[in-house]
Amino acid sequence: MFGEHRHKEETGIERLPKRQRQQRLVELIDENPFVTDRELTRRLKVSIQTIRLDRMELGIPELRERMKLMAERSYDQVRSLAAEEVIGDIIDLQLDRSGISIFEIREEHVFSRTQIARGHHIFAQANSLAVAVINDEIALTASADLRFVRPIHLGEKCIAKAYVRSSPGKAGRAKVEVLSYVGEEMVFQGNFIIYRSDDKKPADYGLAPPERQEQAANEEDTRT
Amino acid sequence: MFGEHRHKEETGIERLPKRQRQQRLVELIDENPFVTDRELTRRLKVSIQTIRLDRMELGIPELRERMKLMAERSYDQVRSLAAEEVIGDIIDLQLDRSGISIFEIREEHVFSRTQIARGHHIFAQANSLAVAVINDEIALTASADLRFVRPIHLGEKCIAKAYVRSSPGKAGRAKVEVLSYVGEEMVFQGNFIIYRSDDKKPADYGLAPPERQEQAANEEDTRT
DNA sequence: CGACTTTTAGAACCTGGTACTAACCGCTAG
DNA sequence: CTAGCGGTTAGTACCAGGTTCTAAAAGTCG
Repeated sequence: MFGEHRHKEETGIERLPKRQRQQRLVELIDENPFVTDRELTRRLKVSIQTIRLDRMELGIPELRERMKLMAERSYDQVRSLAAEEVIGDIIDLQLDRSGISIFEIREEHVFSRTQIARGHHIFAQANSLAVAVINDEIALTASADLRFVRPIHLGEKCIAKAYVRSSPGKAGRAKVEVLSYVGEEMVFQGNFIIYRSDDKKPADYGLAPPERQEQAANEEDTRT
Repeated sequence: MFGEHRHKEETGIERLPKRQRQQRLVELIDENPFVTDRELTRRLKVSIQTIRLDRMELGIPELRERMKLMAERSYDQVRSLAAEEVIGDIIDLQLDRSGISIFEIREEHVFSRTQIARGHHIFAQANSLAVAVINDEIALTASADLRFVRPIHLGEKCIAKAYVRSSPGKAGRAKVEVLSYVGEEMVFQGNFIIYRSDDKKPADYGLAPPERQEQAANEEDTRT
């Protein structure tokens, strides 16, 4: 029972027990999703039927299906890029009062050298939330004041909490404070001034002097 | 000769002349890249051979090849998403002095309702440039002060100009001012404080108190 | 009419599989 | 010893969605 494993061990990369082989299979496939069963037989030194049985058991679709899924995913990603209205998942929202969003730092958000999140992603989460929390037709960031308290690393979950500081529905501007945490630790702080439409026109937005506003309005016309 | 076109016209969507059919084919395929030849025969009312000859002539690969290409594209997009080190195209860069980048506002950058660019994209361009202009191993945004002077609209080209304000290579922090323009008009202004590695350690970064730093350092260890 | 382009048809073949049947190997329990 | 079982392998039929090639029919023009 003990002592002797199965098969010979000396030759090194010989056939693995089922469990390990299947794990290796998963690794190989998501390392290179474009691998065919035939190639896998060479890698794992088992028959093509075994490969296929393994895929069945593991619920891994065939190559073509995998490619189709990837293609579809990337296709409606492009289609719905505009649908990504918000960076981070908003998990709580009390309009004109407060909001919470959660954002996981993934590969694409970090500097590859240091694995530290780029500032603009952290800002994007906070900014999205600050805009979302404002209960208005149009809400635009007018200005902001940011402190990146400590670097945020790959894999960390960043939880942003926004609080509307100014009396709601009043002026054309709202103050929103956003604090972002990883666990207990505050990692980012931002004070936003958000322009809100209210009843006023968007032309009231911004800090530009009057003649600029007209220019802007003109440009808007020529562009639409 | 004249008057009579080819075939009967009365029935409406009848077979088109070759040229137009091929154009329609292109439209149909890039409207829905997942369409099979068989489906196309139904759409265009020609035989499957004609469809295939058309694809040949137009250099359009078969369905499976199309899906594969899409999958591959999306795959190495994911792989090289880290390569998108910078938002906007940097067209001029004098390290530790100044830099210019250009960024065109596209569909995916605007609020669909208003066609106005989301603040964080404008920030991302400025932030990327501010970081890029710093001639250091590691450069991280420590804090920033932003003014969104006027809304930026779909299709506008935003040109960001960064100027390093602090004496270069000196302290652990650099001041960078970024001004963004559409044409002559200033649309955004940001003052960044960028943490730079210099000879110091990244642990020196941030405004967190000492015990926080250890925590951060620990986390870094557990994560690598 | 004959020459030419365009369209259609059909058969053979390809890849990368699925689905199913059958056999074999090594081990163990009765 | 033998039957049973998990795991593996082999082989065949079949499929989608094509390619490649040959050949013929249909429409077009001078």
